[in-house]
Formats: sequence, C-alpha cells, structure tokens
Amino acid sequence: MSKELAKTYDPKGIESRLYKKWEDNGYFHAEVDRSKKPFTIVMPPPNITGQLHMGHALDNTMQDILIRYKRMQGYNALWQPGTDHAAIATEVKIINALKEQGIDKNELGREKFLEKCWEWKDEYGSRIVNQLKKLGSSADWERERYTMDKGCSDAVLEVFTKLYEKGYIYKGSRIVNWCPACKTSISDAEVEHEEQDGFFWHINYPVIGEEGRFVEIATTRPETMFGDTAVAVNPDDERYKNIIGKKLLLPIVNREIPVIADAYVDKEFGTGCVKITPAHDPNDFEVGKRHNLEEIVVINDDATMNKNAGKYAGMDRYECREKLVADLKEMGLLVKVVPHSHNVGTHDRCGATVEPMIKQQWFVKMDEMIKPAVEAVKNGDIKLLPKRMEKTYFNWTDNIRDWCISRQLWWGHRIPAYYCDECGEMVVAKEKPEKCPKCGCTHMTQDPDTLDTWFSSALWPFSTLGWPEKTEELDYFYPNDVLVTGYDIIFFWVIRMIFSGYEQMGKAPFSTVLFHGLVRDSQGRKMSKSLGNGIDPLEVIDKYGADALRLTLITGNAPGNDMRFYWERVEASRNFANKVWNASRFIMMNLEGMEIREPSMEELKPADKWILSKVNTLAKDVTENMDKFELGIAVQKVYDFIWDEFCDWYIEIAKVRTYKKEENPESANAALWTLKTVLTQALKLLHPYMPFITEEIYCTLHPEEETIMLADWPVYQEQWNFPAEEEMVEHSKDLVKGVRNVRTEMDVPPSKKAKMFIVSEDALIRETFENMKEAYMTLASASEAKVQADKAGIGEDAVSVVIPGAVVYLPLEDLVDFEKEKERLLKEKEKLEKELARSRGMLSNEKFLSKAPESKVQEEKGKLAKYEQMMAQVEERLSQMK
RNA sequence: GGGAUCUUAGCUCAGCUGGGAGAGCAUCUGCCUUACAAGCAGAGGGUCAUAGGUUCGAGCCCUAUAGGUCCCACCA
Repeated sequence: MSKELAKTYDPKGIESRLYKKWEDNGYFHAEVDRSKKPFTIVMPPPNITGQLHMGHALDNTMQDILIRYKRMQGYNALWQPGTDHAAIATEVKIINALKEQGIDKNELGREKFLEKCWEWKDEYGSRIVNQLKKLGSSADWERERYTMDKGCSDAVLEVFTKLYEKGYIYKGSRIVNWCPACKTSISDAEVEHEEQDGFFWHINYPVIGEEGRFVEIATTRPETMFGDTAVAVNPDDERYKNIIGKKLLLPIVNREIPVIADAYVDKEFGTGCVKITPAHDPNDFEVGKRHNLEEIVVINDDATMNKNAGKYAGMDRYECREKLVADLKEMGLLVKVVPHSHNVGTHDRCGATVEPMIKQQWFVKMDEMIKPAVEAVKNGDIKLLPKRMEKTYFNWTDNIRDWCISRQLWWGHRIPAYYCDECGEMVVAKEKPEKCPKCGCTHMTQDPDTLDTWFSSALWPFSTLGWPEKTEELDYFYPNDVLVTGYDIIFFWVIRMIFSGYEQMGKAPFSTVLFHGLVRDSQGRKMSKSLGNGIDPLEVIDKYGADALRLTLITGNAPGNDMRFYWERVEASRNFANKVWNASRFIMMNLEGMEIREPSMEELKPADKWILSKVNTLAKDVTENMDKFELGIAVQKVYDFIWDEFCDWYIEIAKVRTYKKEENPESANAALWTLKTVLTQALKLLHPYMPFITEEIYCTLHPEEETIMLADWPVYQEQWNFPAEEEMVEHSKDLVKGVRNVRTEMDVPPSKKAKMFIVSEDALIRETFENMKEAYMTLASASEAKVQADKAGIGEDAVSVVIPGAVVYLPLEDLVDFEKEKERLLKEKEKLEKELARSRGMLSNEKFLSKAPESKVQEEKGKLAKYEQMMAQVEERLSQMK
C-alpha cells in the first residue's frame, strides 16, 4: 500500500526529515571492514567560522555524488569531514569583532585572546557543518575532525620536529613578504600581484668629489632610499664603466654609498642605474649578499618610517614618499617623474600592499621534499583532472622556493621551539623542556610565532585518520582515493598534501585530484562580500530545494571550468524534480491496489523491452561517465532519459494499456511492472545527484525497503538487451512524430482523430507496425490504423507522411490544404537532396572507400539506401499532386 | 615576460578518442489530452572568432591572427 504523494514536489517538507533518518540510521558511517573495498574522500575542511558559500556547495556536492555512487556500488565509502582553524582568516575576523566591542587584541593579551578564539569556535563551529548537512552531504560526521584538535595538533608537532631534525625545517633571517596590516609574514602563495598605476621617479645622486656630476637612478619607491647602501649598474654598460667604484652621496641622508657592478641590472630598463636597498627588496637583498652590503631597515612593522628616515620618521610610507619627493624637487635633485604601471604585491586576505622585510622566520626546505611530488604526477601515480592542471602544478614545483611557515599570529599551532631565558639556547621539541640542555636554566620560553594554517591542512589526509598513531583506519582508508577541490588552492593545499603524504607516509595521499572551477555571478564576476553579489546556497535550498541546487551546480559545465549562477537554471532543475515527482506519482497511482508480478519475456510488449533496453544502456553509460568523473555528462544522460524517453514516450505508451487493465490484464501487468522497474532503476541512477527526492519516492514505491542509499547500483545485464525492439519503437516514434508534424501544419485539432494508412512494401516493416499499433495510435491521434502493402482504398485527398521504410496516409478530407501539403513535401525533398548529395559524394569518393573503416562505409551505404527510398516516395507523392 | 583557457542558436553553456551541429532559458504557434501549465505538441534560429594547414573527412588535430578571462613571474 503506497502512501499518497503531494501534487507538486515540496522539498521543504521532506529534506530535513530524510536527512535525520539517514544520520540516525548511521548510513553515513564507515567502519574498517576488511571484507569490503574502501573508498575514501577527505573533505577540504571549511573554515570553522565560515559560512557556506557556492564554492562549498559545488565542492561538497561533487564529493557527495562520488561517495553516494561508490557506496551504492558496495564500497566501504568513507567521506571524512572536518573543519579548519584557518589561522589568519579567523584571527582577522575576531580582531575586527573585538574592535567593534572596543577591545584591542594586544591589550587583551595572548591568553585572553585565545580564549575568545575558542569561544568563537564553540559558537560558530557547528554552523557550517549544519549548513553542509542541508545540502545533503553524506559525510561520516561521527568522525568529524578539526585541525586544532588533539590528534591533528599531535600530527603537527610530529611533522615539525621530524622535519627539523632532518634539517628540512630551519630558522633564518630572510627577506619575507610582510603584511603591515596583519603584522605578520606571509608565504609567497599568499601574495597576490596586482597591476597598479604608479610613477618612476628619476633622482640624481651626486658623485662625491666630482662637483656637478650625478648618477640618475629611477625608482618606483623613493621612500626606501634611506635604506640604500649602493647603486648598481651593469658591468657591461659602457655608459657607466668609468663610475664603478666611485662613491655617491645619498641625498638628504648624506651617507656615502658605492657604485657597484652587478649583472642583475638591465641596461635597457630605466636609467640603467639601480638604487640598492637590501632590507626592502628581494632582488636588492640578493645583490646585497653578493656585495656584502649593509642591510638598513627603514620601515617599521606597521609600514611607518623608522628613525633611519630622519625627519620622516613616524610617517606612513606613502606620506613619507610624498614629502620626500617634494623635498628632492626643491633640492633640484628630482630629474623627472614618469608614469609607470607596475605590479604590486598585496596580501590576499586583507589587500594591504606587502612590504618586503628582513625577518627571522621559520622555513621549510623544499628542494628535496618536492621531488616525489613531481615524480608522482609525472608518472601518473597521481592524476590531476582536468589534465591541464598538471601544467599549473609543474609551473609551481619547477620554481619552488622555501616555504615560510611562521606567522606572527596567535591563533594557530604554536611553533614548538623553546629558548633559554639565560643563554638563548634553542630547543625544538614536542613538549616544553624542563631545563636548558646547555646551561641548565629552568626558564624556557616558547617561540611566540604560530604556523601557517596550511601546515596543518597539508597533513589532513592522514592526520584525520589518526596519524601519528598507527590506527586501523589509517591502515585501511589511507591512501584516499579522490580529492575534490577548486583549482585556486592547488598551490596552497594540493601540492603540500602531496609532498607531505610522500614524506610522512611514504605514499601518495590520493590517486586522483578532481578540480572544479569557481561559481560566479550571472555577469561572470567572482562572488564576493565587498561586491555584495554572493548568492547564499541556503537561500537557494530554501526556495527550490537542495536537489535543485545540486543539479544546477553539476550540469552544463566541464571539469575545472568556472560557471555562472542563474536563478533560471535552478528553476529548470526544480522543474525536473517536479517532473520526476509527478511521473512517480502517476505510476504509483496506477499501482495502487494492484498485485504486480514479474511478466515472462513473452508477456513483455516491444515498448516494454525498448525502455528496459534503454535504461540498461543508460546504466552502463552513466557508470562509465562517473568512473571517468564526468559527472555533468552522466546526470545529463539520466535527465534526458527520464524526461525525453521515459516520460514523453514510455509512460504515454503504457498509459493506454494501464487504462484498459480489465480488458487485457497481462498487458497491463507487463506495463505496470515495467513502469515500476524502470522508474526504480532511474531513481537509483539519479540518487547520487538528487538524494532527497529519490529517497522519498523510492521508499514510497518500495515500502519494504529502508533506503535507496544502500540499494545496489544498476549494472548492465544482457537479458535486458533488446536491439530489435529498440528499432521497432524507433520506427513508431518516427511515425508519431511525422503524423504530429503534419497535423500541426494542417491545423488539425488534437481532438479530431483520423484514420491512418501505413503503406510499406517491406513485409517486416508491415509486421512491426501491425504489432505496434497500441503504442502509436493514441500518440498519433489515430482512430484506426491500417497497415498494407499498397495504396488500395486510399483516396487522392489524403495527406502523406514519408518515414523511413513506409509512407503514412491520413485522409483528412476537407481539412487538407494541398498548397501547404505541396510546400511541405518540397521542403522535405530539398532536405533529402542535400543528404543524398552528401552521402553519394562520400560513397563515390575512392579515397573514402579505401581509407575509411569498413563499418563507416557500410553505415553510409545504409543511410543512402534509406534516403533514396524516402526520396522516391516523396517524388511519387509530388507527381500525384500535379 | 611565461603559461593556461575561452571565442558554438538571442542568452548561458555541453559537445568523450576527428565521421550527418546539441541542451536549458528566451522567441513564435497550438493545446487545461484524467502525472505534471514547474506541463504537452510543433516551429524558427548557428559559413562552430578569423586565415591557412593536415586528412577521404575538422567544432574537434597543427600554425598564425584578433578579442576575452585567469594563473605565474624579482625588471628597479
């Protein structure tokens, strides 16, 4: 006894109930089970204080589809979820929130601040998880992890100390990217370069001892001149050969600096003379090292000038620039100002212009560790999809530089290095040493810095499974199978997981990385808070349901490509859900109170066999596509099948028989059984994409079943392969389409049923149409159908429809407009002529015959025969009309 | 400067290893046909950016050009 289904699909009343059922029944949970093959996906951890956005929605929908698919296939499917502390993103957010309350981070102090952070985590930590649940994510929430939980923190300590001992982590004074707004160093990956309009200031530096002689330098950042310790020229530059080794007087500062020769200088660019500021420019830093130049820091951590800037001390760097340039101009040393656009590094989190600074920082040595990561992608152990992402990957690995991992932040994993208060000895250890190993002093102070947030997420594929402990889970579920993520974090995360996996586990963290693009707004812009153009996935779910959102995100875009979000597309997805809903409702109405038994092969009508054959092929195709991660193509095929084949044709054909169940109970039974069977198959294939609606229908259709989630994934079966019946139905479809077409052109109302004569010289075709009457008569609005070998009994006033292998005559009498009819036939003839020309051309081409594969030649011959026959019929018909 | 990618119907995009141009939305025409008007039936609309090349055959492969997008990069 099936339940009543509502008239239109209402996702709201269904989704939360079903999700709760799934979760309560533990369907998402995976336990180590050696009798089953594992399939593992680790969820890219969203920021603990974040809110679900379209990127998350897309990312998690893709993962959920894969995990549900594999689960149905019988894999022990683990989707390992968790959240990220997202060091800097969270800290910035909390600082701002505190600021609104009038609280300053530094006044609050480190401990109190961290308390606030944990409060935030407790308050917002579950929000994003709940939002992911709304999407239908079937992650194993019992295993939810957090990058700063005990286990993950242990993993961080383990890796840090191991790499330190190995010499792969070191502390050094280097020029780093400094964010003056966040007051922390950041890694190269966190710097975004943006083109800005600026100026080239040409400044004269006087040559000492040669009155009136100057060296003209060009700079985009005059305020750094306080830190100049040389001017460099190219050693091969004839213009400046005689000045190398001379001393210059640095204006305003009045300090002597040498002119040096270094090949780094480009003769063609600027004036060919470069001021060298080792403390505030990465290139100058290198030059400085080569020439043993002093490094004079002139800018403070907050981007104001320090005491080395003399009277400009305390000014902001840009204010100083302005004043300085004015002063130089007054002194007559400013030669000219040339507009010049150049790239400026900005911090990807806050947008502040990054200041290169010399700082003591912690680094990870990359040259050795990156090797297996490069090799793995080269030899195919790790596949990147789409393949073009490999280029991006190698571009980074080929130019890799050491990774600056220390951050001057409080929120995160604190660096496990301890310094003796007495002698300054440094100890790197998982736990604070009781006393200094050098002097025995018992006062050890921990390094104040914390680690880059990606340091812990790099370990995510194994830290979540219990590493560094040797757990069963780790042994069973590692390596993961697929990683799904956006191409925008390939450098931040993907590469770092790969080399960490090889370094710590000796194995790749996963075998495939599936990249997706960005979800943009309808104008193609990035969705962002500042633009206010973001679409909240929860709003979409609320209005149209999670299934509609999921379908929208998956269809119509190729892997790795960005997509645009349109409400119209969600609407279309919702419409499809409604279509599925109503088709199911109709089938269940017909099944109401019926005892259905499986029909024998003989009882199945051609149409039944046709749709079984179709759904059978569909299962094969969809499986193939999904195995190739072509999710969009796979679901498109299910969509087309359900709507275009099942609903538009099969249900319409079956209707006729189910309405007449008293007359022919066997036929009705076969139709009902087929309806139920095919719908069941289709629901299963659709389930990974639209989990809620498929579950609701499946459970109503099969009250004896608990869930579709654990149902068997459809597999191709030879007994459902019916090529002959497929062809028969295709013939009938041609007939129906042809008749409908003519009737519309002749303005025959659907209510007007007409007699129909089907004429074919081919006995086999006649037999087909004889057998298929039930299938096409109603659809073609026929009152009666006669199949015959010649035109006996057909009047001259009949309209004809030429279809492959036959001509259909409709005696429409007074309704026939012969002018229209003629026009239509002429159009038909024109089409056929084109096809014939193409086909004949190919078949008379010697080269085609000799070079093309035999199957293609045969195929073409078949087509030609078909066209020729149809042409003959069209011509015959035309000649009669004259 | 290097690289990637895109240019297909009015709009947004599919098109797998080369073999008769597709979808959704929009437009036009008919239909309340007892699952669905969030629907049904029909129609119109594309020299697949341009120019060459390879091939029996190119939206698909190669080269160049134009335009768009993105990533990387230490030219001050």
